Amino acid sequence: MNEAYRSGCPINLTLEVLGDRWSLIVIRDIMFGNRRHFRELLQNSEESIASNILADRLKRLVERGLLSREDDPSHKQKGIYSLTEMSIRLVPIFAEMGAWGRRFMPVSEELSIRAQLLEEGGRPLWEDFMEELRVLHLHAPRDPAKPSVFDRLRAAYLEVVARNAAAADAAE
Amino acid sequence: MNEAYRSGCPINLTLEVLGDRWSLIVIRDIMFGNRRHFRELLQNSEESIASNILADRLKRLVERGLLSREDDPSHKQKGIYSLTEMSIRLVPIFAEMGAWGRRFMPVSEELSIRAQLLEEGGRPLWEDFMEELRVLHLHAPRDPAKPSVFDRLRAAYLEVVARNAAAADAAE
DNA sequence: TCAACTGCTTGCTTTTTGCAACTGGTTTAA
DNA sequence: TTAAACCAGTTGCAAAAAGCAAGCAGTTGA
Repeated sequence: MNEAYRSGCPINLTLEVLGDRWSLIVIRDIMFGNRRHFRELLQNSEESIASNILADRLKRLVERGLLSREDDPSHKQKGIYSLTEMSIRLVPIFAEMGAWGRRFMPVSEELSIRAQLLEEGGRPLWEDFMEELRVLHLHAPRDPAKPSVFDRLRAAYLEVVARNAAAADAAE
Repeated sequence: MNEAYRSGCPINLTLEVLGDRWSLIVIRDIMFGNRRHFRELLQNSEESIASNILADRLKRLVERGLLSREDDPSHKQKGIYSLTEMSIRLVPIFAEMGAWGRRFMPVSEELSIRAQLLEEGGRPLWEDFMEELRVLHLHAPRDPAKPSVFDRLRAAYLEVVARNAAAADAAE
């Protein structure tokens, strides 16, 4: 029982849970990449996370309520990691971090198009996206009339990838 | 020359600069506590940062453009640390982190009243606050008609402190 | 002149990160 | 039926970072 936090400041407490170089990366990949299995997170990792770090982070995030893990009925060894309400509510933080990174850091076009859409869409879009994540991860009922933010983000990303690939081909 | 970032993703790049347990704490204390000297940051630290870590973070943050340092004309040894436009633009991230921490972590009332005001004030308040930080840290011209967000945050904080101290006295 | 204060630095131990190889079990396809 | 590929991690070790306590030279104010 050593739940001794450094202080009761909300910024500090958020940092104590998420303030390392990998936790938010893992959540980002689950949230925006819809990667739900260990191998998916490991092998598609843009930043090349090591397997022991990934295992440790998944464990910690589950312990702290930011992820949940259940067995995949289709495969005895597979586990499915899902977001929780706690991590779904990180969407505004991701959106603000994406906006800040886009403004001040040397981002690549491909990997920042989604951040751009999220920034331009503002809070209403974030709310739609969070509602969608609840459907996907918390088995919440889905409103079939609403177009998917997730699909829009992915379509925009794939479009940039395709355009850049075509431009690269043309340049050869 | 090893500016080899892990990836060009804006979330990742933000994390590579700020994703550790102390950088944002230091910036928070300069931003919300208006601590501008080394000793102020060290001795008033709610989370008890060690002096070598503080020295290292200040150096890194200056190198990366998140802080600037100038000599204090009133004392040959004193340095004054200031925010830059880059760190002033972290206000929305701090506001969202504060809101998240308040919702999901065991925050103390005293240390979260400012986060509450920032959350309730929303983006217009954040903009006012950023403009004020520019006056304070970037020597930007000040609009004398505007009431200070900084003062309002501090007043709210001191009020909670005083109220709780009075309640503690009464309980004895 | 001397105590207190200034921004750090040093030396040391503990903890975390990172790398690479490996494990035991499961599924798939020949 | 059996071998190859896939599954979620583990293990052992080296390197880097964090944390702690003490110390330092220069500066200031009484």
